[in-house]
Amino acid sequence: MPRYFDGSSPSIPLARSFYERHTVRVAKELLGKVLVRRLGSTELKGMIVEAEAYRGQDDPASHAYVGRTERNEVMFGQPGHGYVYFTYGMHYCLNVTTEPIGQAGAVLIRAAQPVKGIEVMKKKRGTDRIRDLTNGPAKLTQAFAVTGALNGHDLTTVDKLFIAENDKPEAFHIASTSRIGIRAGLDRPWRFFIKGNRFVSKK
DNA sequence: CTAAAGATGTCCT
DNA sequence: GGACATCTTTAGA
Repeated sequence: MPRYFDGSSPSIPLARSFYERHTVRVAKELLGKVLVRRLGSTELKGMIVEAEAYRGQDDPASHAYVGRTERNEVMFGQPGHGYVYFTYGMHYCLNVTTEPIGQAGAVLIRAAQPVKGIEVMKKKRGTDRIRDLTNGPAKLTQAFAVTGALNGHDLTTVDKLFIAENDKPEAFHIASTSRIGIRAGLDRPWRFFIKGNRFVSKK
């Protein structure tokens, strides 16, 4: 059995059933998984190290709290799709949709550890500092060239963007805190990250 | 290292 | 019109 250390082994997208579950559970289980971006012949990979759960009408911090709107439509749709929104006038953030159809839910991918395509990421981010490539939700979308064009994109095929199992998993501990950058719903510890990982956005 | 402030477009009331 | 699931730069310790 060959061993890979450069993230070059083939990747298979996580099945829709992975996403069609309680959002908080999906958020936790996305830690350690590998985000894969395909840009023509270029492939970028990063291990997810931080994620936040956002639910629906029961979650005051969620975009879906107010009910179905044009922007949050994808959150109510089929699980396993990308929900990409634009914020602060200049940044995109990447989420993956969860829960059965009709029930809103999404997990914000906040940070990743670069695995493959690091030189490309440096160029897209305009910095050589590896730690600054993907240690935040908008940095990550910039490094992975994720924009609104990928809103609603199906993540269960190998086209353009998906999430796969980790080829070389290592043991880790999960820590949780309140979600970042929100005003409501601070009582819910729905931000999860890999303890001690250097690519987590904040300590 | 931390803190403060500015940049900037879209959504929703 | 206000808020925003953020990042960068600058100033100072």
